[in-house]
Formats: sequence, structure tokens, C-alpha cells
Amino acid sequence: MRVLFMGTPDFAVPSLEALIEAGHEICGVFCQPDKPVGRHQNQLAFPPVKMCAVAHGIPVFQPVKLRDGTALAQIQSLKPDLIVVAAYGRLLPKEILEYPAMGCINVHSSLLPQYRGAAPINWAILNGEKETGVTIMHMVEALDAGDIIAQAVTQIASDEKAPELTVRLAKLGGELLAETVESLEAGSAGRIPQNDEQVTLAPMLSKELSPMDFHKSAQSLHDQVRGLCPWPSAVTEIGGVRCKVLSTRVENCSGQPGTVLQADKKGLIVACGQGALRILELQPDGKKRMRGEDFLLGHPLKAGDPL
RNA sequence: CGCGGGGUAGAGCAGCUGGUAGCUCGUCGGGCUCAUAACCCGGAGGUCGCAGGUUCAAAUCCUGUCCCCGCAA
Repeated sequence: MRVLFMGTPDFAVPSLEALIEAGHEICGVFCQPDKPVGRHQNQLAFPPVKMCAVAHGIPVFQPVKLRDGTALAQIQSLKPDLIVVAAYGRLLPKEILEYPAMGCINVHSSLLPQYRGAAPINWAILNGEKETGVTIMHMVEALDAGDIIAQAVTQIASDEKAPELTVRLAKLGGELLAETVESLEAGSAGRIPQNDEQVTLAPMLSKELSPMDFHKSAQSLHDQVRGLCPWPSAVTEIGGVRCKVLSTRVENCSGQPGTVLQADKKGLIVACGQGALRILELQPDGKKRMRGEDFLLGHPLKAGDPL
């Protein structure tokens, strides 16, 4: 089958690889344009999907616009039977959605209809979900609203952070995608409309989500730390220094929210609204990431101090 | 040349209005203790990112360079 793949970040790579491995003819790959990267923005970085496509000798297209007809013309010349989209980063116009004979399908990293949108993995963790998964669906114009073809569920470990979960879901998505394409070809694929009453949204993350409020429960702060990793990160001020909090553990002890319960070679523990949070790893502004204990060596804090 | 912080003992920091470096932890040895991640005593460990310059003298001032990081993208 001739497949056109559209995707951009790391999450999409296993899906592309799964299609290649399944023996499909990948007639082209669309991804977002190369972006300036680095502190001085003087270097262009290829999106991960482009790297993969180039490595396999697949033609790459990186249109800035999808609605000026150029992209459609390119797609028409590639003559795909099916378009597979995974974290492409852009809504497809109707004329593209309608072009392939077998339609357009999407790999989405949540159990739709929950967590429609740009950051489903992060929001699942932020909300303390115990399980999530991937969904393969038919695409419609509305964001992540198409009929579901297949889903796969996975548990979220209590200490799992967004990057790790992303890797797992990407892999799971690739596997499910291969199976799904096979079932589509065989004509055995199902199609289940999404239940509109169960829709939840997972919008893009922003730094407004970063500040930690120690009046919240330790568990919810732990979820915040895990879910906002690696960007924008949970942030708080410790000993007068702004720090990203990178790794934590929920502890049973308690005290006045926002005060230090322990600060010695055994670790740094801060009281929360409910329970307490051990800060395992953090990163002060302008510094490298370090263990909480190491931070204390140069920043005298003691039990009872406010953060 | 987008803005800014920083590179000093294994780790985290101080010193930076110039005079060959200090703190906490770790580490090594000894002691105390039923015992200890606790306590006491003692020791080792740094050409202060690199290269020049100013100076009688630079970690400290100046210039260049490499690297790390935050913001912004």
C-alpha cells in the first residue's frame, strides 16, 4: 500500500518505522519546517521524523502552509492510498483529508475521547491518571474528533515522567498502527464514534503551569513535577533561588505547608497541604541539575525554615 | 552578534574594592559507643576552564577563547 506519513517529533518516529517495517511503500513524509535551535538560534535542526525519513531515503516535504494548494498538489502527485498522521502539529484541511482513497488516520497518545489536543501525555500525568494509552482514529476536520479504529491501554507508573511515558506510548502507537493498517487493508477494521459527553481537552502546556503551590497535596505536586517534565517543568523558589523541580517522592510526614521538614545529608523534604514532598532532583537558575542533598551543601536550609 | 547567570578540592558553595584560597558534605586514618548515616581528633586533596595582558604581586583588573545553564524562540 502506498502510504504518506505526516509527523514531526520523536513520538511519531516509531510509527513511521513500524510502517516501513511492515513493508508499506512510504511515498513521502511531511513534517514541520526545520527550526532554529540552540541558544543563539544560529543552527537549524531537522525534526526527528525528517532524520528518520532521510535515513530511509524517503522524500521529505516541509510546507509552511497547507491551505494554499501546494501541499495538496504534492500529495496528489504522490498518489497515496492512505495518509497516516502522528503528532504532525497541524490541522489538515478538508481537501487533503478527503484525497486518499482509504482516508487519513491518526495516531493519538491518549484514550480518546479523553485528552484531545496537543499535550495528552502530560495532562494525563498532571491529572494523576493511573492509565492511558494510544488511539488510532479516522481523521475529521475537528481536532482529534474522528471515529476510533483501535486503542491500546497501558498503566502509568507512579513515578513515571512524561518523557518516559512518551517513549512507551510512541512504541505502543507504532505497534498498534501496524496492526490497524493491516486490518484496514483486510477490511476488518472497526469504527466507533467518540462519545461527545466524555470529551476532555489537553491543551498546549505553558509556563503558567509551572509554579508549585505547596498548599496542594504532595501527590498532586508530584504529578505536576512528572507531568511538566521536561518542559516547562514545575518551578518553585528554594532558599531564595528559583529552581526547577525535576524529581520528587511523596512522603508521609506533615507540617506547615511550604516549610522545610528535613534538610540534611539525608535529603530535602517540604511539607505540603497533605503529606510532604521529598525533592530528589532540582535545577537552580543558571545551574546544572543536581540532587536535593547537593543543593543543600551550598544553601544552608534547616527544618522549620520556609522554602 | 537576542537577554542573562556560571565555570574555585570528588559534590554544592564563599572569596572577586588584587598580596600564592576557605566553608559544608564526602573521602582517608584514629578515638568514643552495644551500635550508628551520630559525636570527637587528625590527614589527604585545588597550577581557582584555557590563552594572553596590566602589575612588585591576580582566583580577584583587562582582552580573547572554549564549555555549562536559565530566559526567549
